[in-house]
Amino acid sequence: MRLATWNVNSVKARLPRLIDWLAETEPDVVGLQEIKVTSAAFPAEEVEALGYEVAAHGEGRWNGVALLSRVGLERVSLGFPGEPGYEGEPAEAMLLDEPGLRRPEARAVGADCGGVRVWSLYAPNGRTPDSAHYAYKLEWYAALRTALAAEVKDWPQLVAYGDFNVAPTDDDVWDPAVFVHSTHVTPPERQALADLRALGLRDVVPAPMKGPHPFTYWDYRAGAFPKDQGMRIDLVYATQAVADRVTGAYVDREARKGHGPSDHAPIVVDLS
DNA sequence: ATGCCTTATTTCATAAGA
Repeated sequence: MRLATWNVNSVKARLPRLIDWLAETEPDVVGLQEIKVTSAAFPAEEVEALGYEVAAHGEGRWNGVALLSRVGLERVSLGFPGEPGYEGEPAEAMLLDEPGLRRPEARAVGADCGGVRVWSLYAPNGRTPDSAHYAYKLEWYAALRTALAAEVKDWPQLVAYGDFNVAPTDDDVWDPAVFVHSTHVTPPERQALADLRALGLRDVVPAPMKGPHPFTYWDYRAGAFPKDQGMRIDLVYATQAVADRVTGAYVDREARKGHGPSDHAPIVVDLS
């Protein structure tokens, strides 16, 4: 069974590339992040034509996740129990219809696919360490940990993958000095990942196609990709039972090349 | 060449991304 995860940075803008990539790569289960469309506007027909069932959890302009599966798609969960919402910085909260409302965003979708419980996740960015968004990021991780603690008890075969928006170690950013005082590398964020691993989840580190680092994200600006100035922030966390089945895993940097790529590359994981 | 930002939207400017 072949699993994949990919932050596509708009499924509408990426649809031709996504369709080509699915046909070439032939994954059985795909987690998508940042689809940036409502659930209803997801291009399901185009994906279904390739033999996939679709579970889309989108809200429009921002965020949004989906699962594609050609090995079954059952017990779909849109979001997870206790998932917090975001009420914004004070200036943003003033613009809400109902100030104080913390509506969950579309950042998690789970389903049973071919005997594996799969979660496609898109963690909040955090913006800056002193922002309300950063506090929200940590709250979201705490709630995710509680939800996954319950899930792994019911599903020994579980994969939680996607855009975690945290680089686990300094080796996972191209230059640690550049990220001082930035999100994605702070001790509390890294502790949030460690708390997930403490549930028994293993970090399935993919092989890079080129160079020493399995980066999965490169900024669009300043030629970051050809200079390999990247980050490993897309992660595959798997229970031991799934990790024991891994026969290979790689970052598909080919998908980051050429005209109109996402700023993230897909990760592909093969299971026996 | 892998090549110097991209996306969606209350659009020609802005906010967000990481």
